[in-house]
Amino acid sequence: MGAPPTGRQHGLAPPAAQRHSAPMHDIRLIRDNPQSFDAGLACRGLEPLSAQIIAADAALRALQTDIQASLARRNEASKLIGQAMAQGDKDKAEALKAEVADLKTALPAKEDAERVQLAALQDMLAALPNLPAADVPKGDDEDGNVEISRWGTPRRFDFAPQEHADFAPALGLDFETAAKMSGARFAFLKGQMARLERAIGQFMIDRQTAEAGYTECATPLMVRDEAAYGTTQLPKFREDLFQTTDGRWLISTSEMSLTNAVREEILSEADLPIRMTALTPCFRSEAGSAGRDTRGYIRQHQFWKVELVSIVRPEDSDAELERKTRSAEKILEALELPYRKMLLCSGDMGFSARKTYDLEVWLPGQNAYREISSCSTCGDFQARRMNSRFRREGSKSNEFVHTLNGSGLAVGRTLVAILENYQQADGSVDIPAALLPYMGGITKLTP
RNA sequence: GGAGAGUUGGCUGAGUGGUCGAAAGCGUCGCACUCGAAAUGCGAAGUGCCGGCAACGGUACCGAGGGUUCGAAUCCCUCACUCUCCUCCA
Repeated sequence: MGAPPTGRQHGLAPPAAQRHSAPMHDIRLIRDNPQSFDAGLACRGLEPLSAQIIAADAALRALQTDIQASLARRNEASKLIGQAMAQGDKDKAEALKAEVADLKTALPAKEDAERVQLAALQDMLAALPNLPAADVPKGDDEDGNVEISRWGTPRRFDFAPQEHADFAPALGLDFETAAKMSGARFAFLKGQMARLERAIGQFMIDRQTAEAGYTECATPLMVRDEAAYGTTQLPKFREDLFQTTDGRWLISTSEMSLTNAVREEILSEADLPIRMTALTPCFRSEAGSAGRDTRGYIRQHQFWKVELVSIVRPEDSDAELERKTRSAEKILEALELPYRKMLLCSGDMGFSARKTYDLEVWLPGQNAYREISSCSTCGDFQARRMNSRFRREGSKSNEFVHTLNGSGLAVGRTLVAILENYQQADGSVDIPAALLPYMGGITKLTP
């Protein structure tokens, strides 16, 4: 017990940043278009960095050139030594050995300098988020998001609708029992409530596999450093994750385990698109959100989610984002939950996203729309980190794939939405018609 | 948990400390033959980085990281992973 939770001491791989030299931004693009790179950063609310990056890159290349010249001479001399030995010219061989020895004494310092410079450049790049797509609205925060559409009409209540946190405990959503054993941000579901949550998950994954063409997957819930790095939970957001005693990370979303299925892979074009879905628990420390949504079931350390991941050719990723978002929308429509579709502005998007739609479900108890799904295209951003490529028909060279992810949907928040939208004056909750086949005869949650 | 065997290019799979970026086969591409295709024959072809307008040259890469050596795919160490057997377990 109590061993420090670092991977190294437990025999796991060293931190991914040390193992992977794959850049997350294409340095050549930055070199060629520094102004547009800085413009992209500005959209993210970041200071221009291209000058600094280009300087670091130039310094690195100067070091590399110097080192390569030394190595070239060493290799040349080594070959000559071999020849001299073969001819029995010992004096010549010894002279050459002395020359190589001189080169070698100078090399380590140069190589150290190169390593330092490379690490500096990579740290700089690894900390930078993906750049927004051209059609992403500019904005600093959620106020800059653009509403694209609304579906459904919020129900008219002939009584004052309550927040789920107020009436759901009577129906089996028990926070106090969970708190006894686990603390805040956990819930203990009982009876009909547990059944309803399970029904929601089953229903959603059935729809995504049967109708939207996603392949059902059951994935590990713990991953290593490299995987967390690949989908960009590392290195920047390590405080958002739970870590096991042997140094692995609990997934905060099955985006981590699904997307990393293609890490280090060279796919053939015929394999694409790959569409995967999984119903898994997700674990989040919620380190940065102390005090927010502390009441109710909206923001938990542990929740179920159906995730939708796509691996596609670059030219297909825009269309795939629309398709994926639609797959999520259909769940809300099937459950007859009113929602709106938001296009996130540059400042509100996640780290790895190029473009994101959020679906926000209507919560009458809160009198507000709340996020229930987030669908993003990451372009090649994650693929670069994972080194996930594909080979086109008849082509010899490999290209990075594009990756997309989205929730279809978050189960816990869907439960909340059903509770609040289907609540009745007597404190009961009707079951949406689409879920009845999954409810084992239960048609209503009753106190 | 214990013992052993492995990790080489798009894939399968050889590989002696220097002539190994690496045999061979498959697959890919080009050409020939063909009305066309198949079969056959001949030929081409790894990736990143650096320099160069380019031709091209240099450098690194044989799981990862160190080490030995004038020189490492090859020898040594550490780690990760895969497989087989034993043990244990839902």
